[in-house]
Amino acid sequence: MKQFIKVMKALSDPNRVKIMKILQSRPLCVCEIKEALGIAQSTASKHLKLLEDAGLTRSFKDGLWVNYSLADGSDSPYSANMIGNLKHWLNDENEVKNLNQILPGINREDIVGK
Amino acid sequence: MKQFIKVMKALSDPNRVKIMKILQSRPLCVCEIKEALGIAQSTASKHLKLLEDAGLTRSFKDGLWVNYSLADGSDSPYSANMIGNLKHWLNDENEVKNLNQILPGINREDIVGK
DNA sequence: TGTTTAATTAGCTAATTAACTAACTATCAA
DNA sequence: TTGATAGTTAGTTAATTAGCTAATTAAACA
Repeated sequence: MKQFIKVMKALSDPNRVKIMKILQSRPLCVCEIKEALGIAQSTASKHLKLLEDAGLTRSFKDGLWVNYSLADGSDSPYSANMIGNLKHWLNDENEVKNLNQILPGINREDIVGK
Repeated sequence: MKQFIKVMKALSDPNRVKIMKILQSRPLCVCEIKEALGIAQSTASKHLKLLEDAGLTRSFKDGLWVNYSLADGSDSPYSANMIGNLKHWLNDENEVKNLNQILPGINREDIVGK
């Protein structure tokens, strides 16, 4: 039950759902995610931790950067199901379409200062 | 997006998930649900309102009673998916097994007083 | 070694939420 | 039409959470 609740809670915040949607395009570092969503970096980091705890994303360090990507769903049937369904869900939402539009222009190299 | 978030939020509380699980056995009135979960009637009523708003349950009045049952999923693909998957998910959980065990002994006629 | 940069953690605030009791509404039956 | 019963709504409280800024950690490099 706990694992199921974790997945539902993780996906009941719009910003976390948006993170799931942009990670469908490509792996992203925290600073690219904060940039795309327009939130503080620490906030993005917290959201990512929650998603990872729910088995929805995974991360690996690359020097100074931490790259986040979608998990493979091996964590639980609940995460597997949601990762899969979210690939075709919500694509028509304006919030999601806008994100997909700006995403190609967002690059870790271009994100200067803080 | 809003509709999706509603469904996720509705299912991110253990008591509401339990309600979904016991409604798989049969339609229930509010007093039977509060009895099964051991919560105040007003609390059960609020949970049921939330589930219904998310398109996960529906209700109809029968005299003094209000019967709640699972929705048919026509509300959204998200509710449809969750209603369907919850039928085979969580059946091995002790919390759910216990509920299924006591449920046959819970009857609106036997629930005296408040 | 010390500085810069990316991410995380700590600490705070405002908003949301789950629980309860109490008050109210609605239906049925004396 | 009065009383009893089922459910909902109002109001309160304690806990959780999403957001921020500031402080800390960790890696790369001058």
